[in-house]
Amino acid sequence: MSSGARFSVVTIQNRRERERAERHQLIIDAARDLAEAEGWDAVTTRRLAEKVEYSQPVLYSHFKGKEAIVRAVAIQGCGDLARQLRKARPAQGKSRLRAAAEAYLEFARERPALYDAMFVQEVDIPFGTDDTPAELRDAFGELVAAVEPVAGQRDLETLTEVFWSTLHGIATLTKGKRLRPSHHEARLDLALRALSLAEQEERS
Amino acid sequence: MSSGARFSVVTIQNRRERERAERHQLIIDAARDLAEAEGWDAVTTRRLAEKVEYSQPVLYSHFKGKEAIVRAVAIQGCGDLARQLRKARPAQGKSRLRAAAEAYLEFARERPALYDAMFVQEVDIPFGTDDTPAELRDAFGELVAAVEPVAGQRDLETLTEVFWSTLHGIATLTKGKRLRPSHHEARLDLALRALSLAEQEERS
DNA sequence: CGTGAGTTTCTAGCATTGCTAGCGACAGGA
DNA sequence: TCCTGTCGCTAGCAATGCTAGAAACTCACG
Repeated sequence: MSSGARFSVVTIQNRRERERAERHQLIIDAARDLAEAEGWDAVTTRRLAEKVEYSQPVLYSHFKGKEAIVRAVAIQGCGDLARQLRKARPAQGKSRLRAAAEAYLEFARERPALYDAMFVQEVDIPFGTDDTPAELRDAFGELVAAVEPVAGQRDLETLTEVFWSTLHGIATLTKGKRLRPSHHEARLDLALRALSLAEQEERS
Repeated sequence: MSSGARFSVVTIQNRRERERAERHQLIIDAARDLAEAEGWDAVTTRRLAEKVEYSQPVLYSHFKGKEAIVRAVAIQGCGDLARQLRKARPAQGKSRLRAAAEAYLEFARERPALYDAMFVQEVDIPFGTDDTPAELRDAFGELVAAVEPVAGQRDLETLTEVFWSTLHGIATLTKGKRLRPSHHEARLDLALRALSLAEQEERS
């Protein structure tokens, strides 16, 4: 019976860990939803606790602090972005670079709070190191794949960083109302042509 | 005598207005200095009041709220940026585009808190409208002047927005440790060549 | 069927934040 | 010399992130 008891203990622990993991995800989802609905200023520990129907200290048993919650949201957001970019791959008609650019900017426009957590707020996520979360690597990998056809002789990863920087600049300056909304298409055209044409030049 | 008295009143009011304006600027300078020294999180109304040697409510007699102070810092920061860009104009050797890009990125790197207030935080400054502060127009004008030699057939203002977006993206992603620091030069080379070469292509 | 140990969750509170009401002091005109 | 209006300060409010310590619950054991 001792083995039976031990087994039952283990299984109970499993259940607890599972419930704990579910609650962990519940907190992340609630934080993201609240941020997307009312902005990150509305994401206070009190409102978040109320939304998940637990008291504040429970949040701190899962995350070191509020910033850790934002970080978790950001990392999962990178997974979302990677998926959205991958879905935009098989765009017939337009170039792969353009498809990726449009998908990226649509993500930034449609989910501004999430984008903010991912790339604007100072969340201190390891980016270049070995323990960079897989979600981030996936998202960047999608950008690399989109740039690859136009890279030519140029260093692929560096060119992708330039591509990403341009997209990020357009996304954030647009959100801050610092660019003329009416010229969105024209800007994207110019940016994409610049990045692509340079390659043709280099080949000749 | 009545005219003398009136004159004296006017002059006293002038002095008061002058002192008030000086204190106004004192607050802005203190906020900027504190932010540059310890980051915007350290800029609390209490610390700021202590630094200017007045009580908190004085701040609110000059500005509607903390956000208005940040906005004032940001606008004056645009003046600083415009001056720095203008100073970088007569760069012999390198192209004007490169000189502007390097000056811009140096500004963002050397004065990160100021740059944050100007272009990252949501400060709600009117950008495209008629009452856009002159400092902003000046700064953008400097970028336009730097882009002009390579614009070719392309729309100058739109191309400048793309140029700015790329610089802004590089600046913010670099600050957030999201780009490989070792490849800074290479990124800038690629970006500038892309923006310039496209023009040659178009001319041919 | 209790009972006690161990874990989990909550109540209550701290220090700090942006902001403001309302009092007191002071200068200038009569 | 008093009166008036401006000016700046003290003191306090509500909200924030976070935490200590009490309370409640779970579950193996007698």
